[in-house]
Amino acid sequence: MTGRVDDIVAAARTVVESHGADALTMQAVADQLHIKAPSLYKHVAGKRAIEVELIARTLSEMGEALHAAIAAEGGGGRGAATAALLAAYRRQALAHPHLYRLATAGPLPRDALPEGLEDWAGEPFFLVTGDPYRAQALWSFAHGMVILELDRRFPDHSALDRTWAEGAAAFA
Amino acid sequence: MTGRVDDIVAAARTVVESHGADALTMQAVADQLHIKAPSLYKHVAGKRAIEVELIARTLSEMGEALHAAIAAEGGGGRGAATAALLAAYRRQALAHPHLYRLATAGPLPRDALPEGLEDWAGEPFFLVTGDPYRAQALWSFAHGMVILELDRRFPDHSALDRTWAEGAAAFA
DNA sequence: GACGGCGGCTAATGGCATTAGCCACCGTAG
DNA sequence: CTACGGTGGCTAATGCCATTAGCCGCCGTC
Repeated sequence: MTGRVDDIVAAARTVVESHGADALTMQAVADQLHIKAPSLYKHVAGKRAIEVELIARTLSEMGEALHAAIAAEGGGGRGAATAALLAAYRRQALAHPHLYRLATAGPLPRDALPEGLEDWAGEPFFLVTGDPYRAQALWSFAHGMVILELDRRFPDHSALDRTWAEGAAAFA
Repeated sequence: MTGRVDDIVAAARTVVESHGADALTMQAVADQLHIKAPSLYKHVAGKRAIEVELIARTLSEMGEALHAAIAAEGGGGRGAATAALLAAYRRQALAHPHLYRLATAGPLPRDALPEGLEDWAGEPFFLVTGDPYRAQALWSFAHGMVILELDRRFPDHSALDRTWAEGAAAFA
């Protein structure tokens, strides 16, 4: 009752965090649990269901990190709050790069996600900008920066701290 | 001499543009050409080589669109140039969504790309901002917007035109 | 007129997700 | 205490994918 599903998701998370989303294979997950791959289907509907669970948890953790960041920066004004939010976004994403990629690549499985999770996770951007359009724009900047950094799309030796600062200034 | 490789890349492009990168299968490409999948290996090293060629062409076309956009907007000042660049970026990406995703997802195969292509394609962002950090930040915003739009990550009914305008204003 | 290579082909391999069908174990109802 | 059903393993098999090996016909050239 407790946990086979949780065990599976935890094993999947380990696989993804250590070897990337490409390495997330029913085999790999099963190996972690000293089980054969087909046995997993006694507990989960398929690989996609595991991924969805991972996405939900990643979104949730990201939301927590962002809410915490702006809560901690309560009094500093709009510019400071924006900077704090962006810093937290980057830190959280870079702390779990493979999970971040998994959670943000491709369409969201909205039906399968806890009600309200998506809005809640994005809320800090609205709280910091006070405007829905500005919030989306700021989020786009943050996501673009993170994903391009993770994928090493920026030229080597790029001083990304300065680029982040440039963006924060533009939106502050 | 001319063409089998070009035929293959063209077939691959057709597959990707009409059914997405996931549908890019050696089978699917071979079918287009009325040959069997293994025959493709007489001409290309493998699937990845086809993808790389597609990526190079997509980058090149994107570069052309962006350079053309700022050339056409020569005299309008920084803000107008930024707006024109962003509009061209969005238009080009949305015109070939699957190719855009393919070309921007994951690490760039830099070794396999024509020398200088990457810099040239990104140059318009520098021309418009006059600053390398600002250029990277603006590019991140544009890429974030496009990829989130393509992946339908924004809530439905989002007025994305306004979000783009918000970003353009922030960076202008 | 033989010959070599280009560009097809079929067969096979190995990785992957998933399904079907088997069975041991264990707790519970009788 | 025993029979029974469900839970959670297992093996075998399917079908899709990339890729490799090895065969051969055709065509141009010497």
